[in-house]
Amino acid sequence: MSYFSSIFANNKTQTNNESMSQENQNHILPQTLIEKLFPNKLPTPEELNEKYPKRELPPDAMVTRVGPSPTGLMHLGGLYSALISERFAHQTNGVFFLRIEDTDIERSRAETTDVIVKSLNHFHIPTDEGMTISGDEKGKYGPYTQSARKDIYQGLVKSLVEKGKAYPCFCTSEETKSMGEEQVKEGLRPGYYGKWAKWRDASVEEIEKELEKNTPYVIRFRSEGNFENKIKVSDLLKGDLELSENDIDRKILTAATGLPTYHLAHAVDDHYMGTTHVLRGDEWLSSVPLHLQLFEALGFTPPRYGHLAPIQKEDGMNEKGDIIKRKISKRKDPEANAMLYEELGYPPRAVVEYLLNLANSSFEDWRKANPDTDNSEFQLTFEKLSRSNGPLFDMVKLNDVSKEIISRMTAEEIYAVGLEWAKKYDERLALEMEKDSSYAKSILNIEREGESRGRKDISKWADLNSEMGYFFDPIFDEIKDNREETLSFVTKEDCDSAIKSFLETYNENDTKDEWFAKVKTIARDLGYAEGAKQFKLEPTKYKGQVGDIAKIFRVLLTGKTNTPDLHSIMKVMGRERLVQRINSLA
RNA sequence: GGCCCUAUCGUCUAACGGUUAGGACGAAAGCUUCUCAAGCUUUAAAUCAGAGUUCGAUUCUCUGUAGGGUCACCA
Repeated sequence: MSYFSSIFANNKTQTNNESMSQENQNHILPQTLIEKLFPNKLPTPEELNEKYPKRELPPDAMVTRVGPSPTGLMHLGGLYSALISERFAHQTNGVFFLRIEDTDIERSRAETTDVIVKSLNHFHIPTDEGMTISGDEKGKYGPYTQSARKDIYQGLVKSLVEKGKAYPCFCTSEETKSMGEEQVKEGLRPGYYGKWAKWRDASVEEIEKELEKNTPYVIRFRSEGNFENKIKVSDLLKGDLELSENDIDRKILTAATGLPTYHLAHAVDDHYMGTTHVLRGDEWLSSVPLHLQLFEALGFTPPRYGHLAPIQKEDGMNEKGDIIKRKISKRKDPEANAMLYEELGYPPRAVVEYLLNLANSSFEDWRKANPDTDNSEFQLTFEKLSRSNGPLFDMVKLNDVSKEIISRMTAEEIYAVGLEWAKKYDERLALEMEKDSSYAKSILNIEREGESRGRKDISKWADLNSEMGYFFDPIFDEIKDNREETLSFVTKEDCDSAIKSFLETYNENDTKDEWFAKVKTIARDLGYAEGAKQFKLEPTKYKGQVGDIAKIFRVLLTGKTNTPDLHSIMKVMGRERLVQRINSLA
């Protein structure tokens, strides 16, 4: 049984539809009244069919889309479903497009559309159709912004009214709201249905009367569903489900703005734009029965649906110690904003690979087996797509993914990308990096070139300052006065004498072994153990161990107690800077 | 409240009805000619509870519990 037929196979539903259709006949409004509701010239469904022909694609190609609202930021969850949709489309030689869903004109800010476009661009999620970075649209199924499709929606809503499948409703929002509260108080299911659907069967006269008074109204869908009936729905991620039919006469159009609600816009757009697979947040799952009704009423074939669990975050615990999860929210959680990761300087690939890992946990194994393959080669599957009720966002894991990626980059690459980031978010560091680019590159090359992979201490470019900043004199100057205190673990005499011997014997051409032998000699001469083991065996015999002597130089040169290999650092700094820093101890 | 979804280490997750319940992140311990970051070697860590079906249940069924979603003139 096909997906579509299974939905409507239920006998009971069938009978209902027939009897309801008759009911619809009785409720078709006179054409003169319909013209009053829709006075403008509108496209008919037939005209639209001609304008937006079926896409010519291989049979198994998927057409997917992402439909964010332009509210000022790109939500991480939106990025997640965009990424998944894009991968499925391109994995099957299909089409992925961007549609701006701005039917809520109160909340939408047109100028923020480019935040969305830039985000998709930043994370390398290529769109085939829709708004581009230059601000133009591409693709033949546009316009791709819903507010520009007003006439299309109105044309179809008009056709629904003409078929008796939609009607005007003059209730105010306050009225519907208090009606809902009353229903809840009475223990009833809230909603505009049954006897609560005041305007469903209103007479022509009543409607005319309100229209004359210029009462604001909306158009509602006349649902023929029965809540007691179940329909079978096959979801790509959640499997086969049984959902109650929708019996609520949902609003599909606001007459005042002329714009539709999500539901109608979804049905209309995804039909005419040829979407085959709708992947969206699972908060839409319970609207599926309505959407299927809408598709049927409009005479469209519905797409396949896949409902993704939202990315969540931990939000405290209950008395029993269960973790309370909640969806990451734009308002409360900075990590919900996809562009935060740009600001912090995570490589876009890191975020993408973290999200791919949430989508298909087998990605991790694939990445291990194919460390150098572009992640677009990874084949996403619906079967593996998480069916959990929403993974918790894990910044620590993201850091690990990111460190791994950066550890495989060359110093040259890190320099280029890191500098670009610093120019935007850390100007002082950028200045230093540019002043002496070869110095900066050799810093970044410490313990990198020639190793199977580089140091794993940078997870994002915001770490760059603490990891390399001290190499640059102006930045070092700000921390150098702390050195004295840090050096208080040795006596002044030992410190001075270590410095003295060091300066006498240091040769920048020494190999690492030669250099370290000299450090050991200094240690021994001052009464420190040459090795940590030795010291551990007879701690009373020594003042300390060779590590303490190395620490003196480390602190003098870098102002820090933890740094990469000292020998490499000295080589990169050069003799002149080294001597200067050692002598600058107050 | 109605309806729907979900339940495996702290987290993300694997396991045709038969595994010693596996991996990754994180944690802990040890190793490493200097401190880190790594790397390597170990360790701790889970099937929500209770019934049922079955020779055998993490897996199937039911009940309970917990969490999530939805029930807008938001998407």
